[in-house]
Amino acid sequence: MRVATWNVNSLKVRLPQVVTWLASQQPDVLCLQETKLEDAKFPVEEIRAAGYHVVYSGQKTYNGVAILSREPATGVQAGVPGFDDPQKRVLAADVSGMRVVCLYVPNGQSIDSDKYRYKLDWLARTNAWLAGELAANARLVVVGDFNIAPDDRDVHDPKAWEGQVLCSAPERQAFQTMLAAGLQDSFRLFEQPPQSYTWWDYRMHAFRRKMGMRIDHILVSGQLAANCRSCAIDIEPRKNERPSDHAPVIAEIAT
DNA sequence: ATGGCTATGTAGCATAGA
Repeated sequence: MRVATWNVNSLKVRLPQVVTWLASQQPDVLCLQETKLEDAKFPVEEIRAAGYHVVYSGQKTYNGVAILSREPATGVQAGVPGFDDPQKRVLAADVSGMRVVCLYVPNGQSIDSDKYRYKLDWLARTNAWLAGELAANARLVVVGDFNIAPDDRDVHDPKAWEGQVLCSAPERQAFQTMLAAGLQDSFRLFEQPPQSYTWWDYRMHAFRRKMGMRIDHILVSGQLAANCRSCAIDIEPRKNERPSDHAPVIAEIAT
């Protein structure tokens, strides 16, 4: 079972790259973030033609999440129950004997902003819900763009980023709360190359200068962690013409 | 150096991303 996540920064622009990537990597599940499409405009036919079922929750211009899967999804849940958030950032579904949660965590802009406060509140509400999902689903995978670099290894210049958004202590604490609830960062179950990142700024030639951050993650419950065989970042799509600023992450879980 | 780049909505720039 191959489970992947990719912030595509507009599925309209990136659809051809997504279809190409599906063909080359053959994931069983691919979670997308920042589709930036209202549901009526989701490219269902193109995804179906690529061999995947899909469920989605989107809006115009901002946010938007989707779960593509070889097997059809059931038990679809959009948003965190009881949290009336107009921003489309959460989608969960049962796929191939797993509970899959696709997250697009708010960016937070800067630590003195309203958006940062929204981010921390959003994380607290989402974590409370995830604890219940974990209790109800021994086979749980939580993936997406977390907009959190868990520790300094995940940041190209930890000094410059110290205390800044994506790296601040409250954000990292929220990430640790997810782990403490019973999830594991699949990427860190394995030896990894130095300077492993999933996002690079479009500006300043950040990608070729390896100025990135690891903010996209695949978290797995204990039962799935025991069967996880690999987790890797695929930087190839970041080299495309008109790339997303994020690279996909893919994990292999034995079934 | 507080910029740099990309996408969207909409028609010359504002907003957002991270």
